[in-house]
Amino acid sequence: MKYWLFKSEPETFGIDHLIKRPKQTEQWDGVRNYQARNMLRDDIKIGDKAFFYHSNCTPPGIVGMIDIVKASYPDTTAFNPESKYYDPKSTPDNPRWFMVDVHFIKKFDRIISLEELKQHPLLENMVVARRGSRLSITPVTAEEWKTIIAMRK
DNA sequence: GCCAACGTTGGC
DNA sequence: GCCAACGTTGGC
Repeated sequence: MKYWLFKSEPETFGIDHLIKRPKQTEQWDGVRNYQARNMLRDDIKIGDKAFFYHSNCTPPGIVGMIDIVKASYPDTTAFNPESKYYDPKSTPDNPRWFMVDVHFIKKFDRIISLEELKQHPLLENMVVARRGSRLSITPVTAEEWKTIIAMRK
């Protein structure tokens, strides 16, 4: 099993939105970056766990935990001209973008802020904490996962 | 709202 | 295939 970090803007789709979804499950759609796409398509499997990270807010940070309940399948928002994620170059026969289904596990009692992540000696190489890190999906090592779990109270 | 960092596009 | 111009992300 692998660990990940999924970024989302709380105004658009935050952890509270996920909690209210049927079965507390939602498609993680709209990823339009090739590096993130490759991870979604090739590496992220059922049973993997991820931190839910709120970006573009004050403060940015980790707010909870999710797991993957359905592995890679074509992102159907790319086929829909009405969608803001529409991409005419992605077709059902030759899909360019992929998504997974994520399921709520828990919301932490507090936000573990980006600043805190950056300050922790065991997390200094964590991808999301690196300068200029813009990837919406990043890998998390088992050690980083354990460290962050221990910080949450 | 600014802007650094980074990804993508397209002319050549 | 290079790289300048442009667009986006997201912390601050």
